Amino acid sequence: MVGRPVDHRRRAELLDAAVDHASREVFAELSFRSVAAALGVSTTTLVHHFGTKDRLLGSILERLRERLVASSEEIAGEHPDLATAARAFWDWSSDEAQWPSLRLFFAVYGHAVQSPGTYGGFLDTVGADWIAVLVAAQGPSVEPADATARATVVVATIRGLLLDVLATGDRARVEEAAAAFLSDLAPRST
Amino acid sequence: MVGRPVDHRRRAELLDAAVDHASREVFAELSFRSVAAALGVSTTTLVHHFGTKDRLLGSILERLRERLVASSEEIAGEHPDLATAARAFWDWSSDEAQWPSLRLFFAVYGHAVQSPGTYGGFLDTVGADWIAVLVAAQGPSVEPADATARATVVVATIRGLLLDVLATGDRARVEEAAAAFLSDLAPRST
DNA sequence: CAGTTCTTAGAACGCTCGTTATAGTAGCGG
DNA sequence: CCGCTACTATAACGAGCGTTCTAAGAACTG
Repeated sequence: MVGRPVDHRRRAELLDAAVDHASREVFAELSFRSVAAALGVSTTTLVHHFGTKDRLLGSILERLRERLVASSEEIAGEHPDLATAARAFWDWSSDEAQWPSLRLFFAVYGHAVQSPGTYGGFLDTVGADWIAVLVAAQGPSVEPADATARATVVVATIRGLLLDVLATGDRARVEEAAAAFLSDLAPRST
Repeated sequence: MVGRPVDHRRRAELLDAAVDHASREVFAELSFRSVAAALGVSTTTLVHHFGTKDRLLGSILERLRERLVASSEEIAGEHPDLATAARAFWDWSSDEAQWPSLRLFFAVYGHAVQSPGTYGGFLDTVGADWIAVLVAAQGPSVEPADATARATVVVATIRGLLLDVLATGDRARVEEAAAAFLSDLAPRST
C-alpha cells in the first residue's frame, strides 16, 4: 500500500509565501508562530514541511538565493564589458522593487559576520555568483587574477552603496556617488 | 539631605565591559542575563544603571560609535589626499584587531536596514563622520559635491570589502581587490 | 470499502526573556 | 547616629519561544 503522496507543490507554495513574509518583516524576529500566522496555517504545518526552525530559515534563504542569482544572471549576463555590466547591476539593485529582498539579504549578512557557520553557505554562493558574472563580463582577454580583483571591488562598492542607501535613506547622495563610480569605471574597461 | 551620590564611574566601567562583551558575542543574542553573567553582576544592576534593554543597547552602540569615530579621526585626519587617507582607512580596518568591533558594527547594520528607526542615529553618525573625514582629506580645491560623491564611494567600497572578508574569510582575494582599488584611486587624487 | 500515509490543527511542556517587587547594604549630609 | 539615596541581589511574574503529543480529516492503492 502506498498511501497519500507527498505534496511537493504545497511545500513550495508555503516556502514562497514565507520568503515574501521574511522580506517584509524583521529577520531576527521571525518565529514559527509569526510565519504561521502570516501564512494562515498552524505552526505544526510548518514543522511538518520544514522540520526545525533552523531548517525553515535555511530553506527560506536557499529560495531567496535562487531568486537573487536568477536575477543577476538575467541582468548582467549579456553585457559586453565590466562598466556596462556594473551599471546594469546598480540599476537593478537601486530599484526599490528589489529593496525588500535586499534588506533581507543584508540582514542575513549582519548575522553571518558574527556567526559564520550558520549562514556561510548562503553568502558564499551569492557573492561568488555575482563575482563570476562580472568576471565573465570582462571577457577572456583580461588576466584572471585582475578580473577577479576588479569584480570583487565592483561587487563590494555596489554592496556598500546599497547598504548606505538602505540604512540612511539618503538616496540623492548615494545616487550621485554611484554615478561618479560608474563613470570612473567606464574608461578602464576597454 | 543629599544621600549617596551617583557613581558615574561605575556606570562607565560597566558600559565599557558591556561593549567588549557585545563585540565578542552575537549581537542578536544579547540579553540582560548574558551581559550580567559576563560582567559578574546581577541583571538588576544593569537595569539600575541603564533602564530598559533598548536603552542598554543604545548606550553600548553610543560607546562603540565614540570608539570608532575617535579611531577614524586619529587615523585619517592627517593625510594629504583622498588616496592616502583611503589607504590608511583600509589598513586600519583590515587589521584583525579591529574585527570584533567591526563585526558588531555590521551586525547592527544588518538590523538597521530592516528596522531603521531603532539604530538609525548610530549609523547616520558613523557614516557621516567617515565621509566628513574623507571630504576634508580632499582639501578645499575640490568641488564640495564632487568631494562628497567620491568620499561616499570610497567609504562604500571599503565597507563592502570588509563585509566580504568578514563574511567569507577569503582574505587573499579581498586584499588583492583592495590593492587594485587603492592603486586605481591614487592618480585621481591630484 | 479497507489500509496506509500525508496533512493539518490544538494543546501543552520546558525554557528564556524583559521587567518588577522586595529587601539588604553602602556612602553621604545634618 | 539618623535620614536619605545609590547600589546590588534574589525571587518571581507574564509573555513568547521551539518543540512534541495527540488526534482528526484527506488522498491514494488495492
